[in-house]
Amino acid sequence: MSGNIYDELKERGFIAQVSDETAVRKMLDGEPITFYVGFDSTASSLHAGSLVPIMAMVHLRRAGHRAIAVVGSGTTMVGDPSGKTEMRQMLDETTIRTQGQAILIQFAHYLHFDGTNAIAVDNADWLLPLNYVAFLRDIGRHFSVNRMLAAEAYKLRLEKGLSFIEFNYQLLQAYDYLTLYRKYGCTLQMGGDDQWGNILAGVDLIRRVEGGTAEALTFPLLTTASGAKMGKTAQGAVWLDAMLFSPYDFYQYWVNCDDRDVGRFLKIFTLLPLDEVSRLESLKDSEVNEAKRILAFEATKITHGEVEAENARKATAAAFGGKTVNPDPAKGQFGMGDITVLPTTAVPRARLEAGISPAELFTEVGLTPSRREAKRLVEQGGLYVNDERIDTVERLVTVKDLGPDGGMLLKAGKKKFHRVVAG
RNA sequence: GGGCAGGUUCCAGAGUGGCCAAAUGGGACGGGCUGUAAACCCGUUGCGGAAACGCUUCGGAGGUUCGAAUCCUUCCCUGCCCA
Repeated sequence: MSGNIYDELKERGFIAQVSDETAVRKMLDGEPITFYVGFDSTASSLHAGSLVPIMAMVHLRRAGHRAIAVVGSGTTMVGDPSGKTEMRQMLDETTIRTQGQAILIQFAHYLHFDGTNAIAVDNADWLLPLNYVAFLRDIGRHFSVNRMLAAEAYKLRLEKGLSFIEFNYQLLQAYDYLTLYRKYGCTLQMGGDDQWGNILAGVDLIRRVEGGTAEALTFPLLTTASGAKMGKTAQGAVWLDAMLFSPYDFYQYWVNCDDRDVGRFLKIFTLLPLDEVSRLESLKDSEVNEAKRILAFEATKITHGEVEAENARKATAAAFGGKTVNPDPAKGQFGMGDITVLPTTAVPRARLEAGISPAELFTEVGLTPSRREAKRLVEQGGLYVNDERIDTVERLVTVKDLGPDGGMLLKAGKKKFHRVVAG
């Protein structure tokens, strides 16, 4: 694959648009270049959607190119209106900076920042000290309002309202690119496809100000086959931070993906070789579950490490039953799972002896959001203790439900599990 | 700054003094069928309560009324037109 990284990215589905395909292919397949990707600091953690650029960076880094990860504390203070229906809530500087730092720390899981081949910077460092009038004269004059207003990315906002602060966002991102071009010789910026306009603005700016050539590459904005945004669940984002979204849930997110998404996801979210991916992709019917398990394991391994991935795999095997007698790990089959690695809560023995109402217990361990909801689920037959359906809200959960291993398995619906032990 | 139209439950969007915890659609959730998939069918979808029933919600704060999402005052916010 060496010397052919551009085509590998393309084949894996990382490329939506490129400024000049021939030029970019030549750049990436030749001597090391410097590229950058920017990330918002709107939250203290990245989420599954950010994995697309992260994985692309990993691929390019492996191919020997120099990576710059830019945390956009400066730009986040302004807010990007591209493709958004409304203005984001304004965050204060301290919050944004703190979140930016958290993101950089998280980033170190994927790229080793040695300061030479992989660099982490925050654009607040050069954006915040800018002088307004000087900036308008040096940078602002290169931007055409007419052209900006015509951009597809602002169309929605021209109907619903666009504030001046947001209108400036593109200039700042373009200035970022110019800064990195000057300071590090950065000649490729990558980002989500919604960033196309912003990235091109930087390419233009570099040409106008420096007479230099720089390129743009965007990743497709992935949606699931059912049309949902990648990395979002009904409960919220699929965070990469284990504290916000457990490795077990992360693993589940991938196992639960739509059949139609498995191939695409394997190519983008794992580092498995393409021939292995095409083998997994060709699996039919229930066999695709094998591919999903591998996808889930590999993706979890990259973000949370092998130990956590293994635990999530075991917990899953326990919860969903190990039906395979002679497991073959090479096929994504594993033996009986280890139930103790499921999320567990200890409940005082005395309370279990007295008996706890299911509504109270399920809500306490977080399987249901409220007692009211738990009761509703009981009425609908959606709550189980040790795989036995609870058919009345008066059925108390007691010490008798504890199994030989000293624990019991609570289940809400078919997929949400929680273990309870006496403690 | 002036004129007009708006701010309703996760979203869209009805409701315009009691029949409103609030129509309808989407989403989500549960059950059935399955393969922890899709499609489809049925049901649920503010909180507390075993239940009876109670409590909190319709941009914020006050007020009128036996009773307000609905009327009044004021404030905040958004869009459109004019400047």
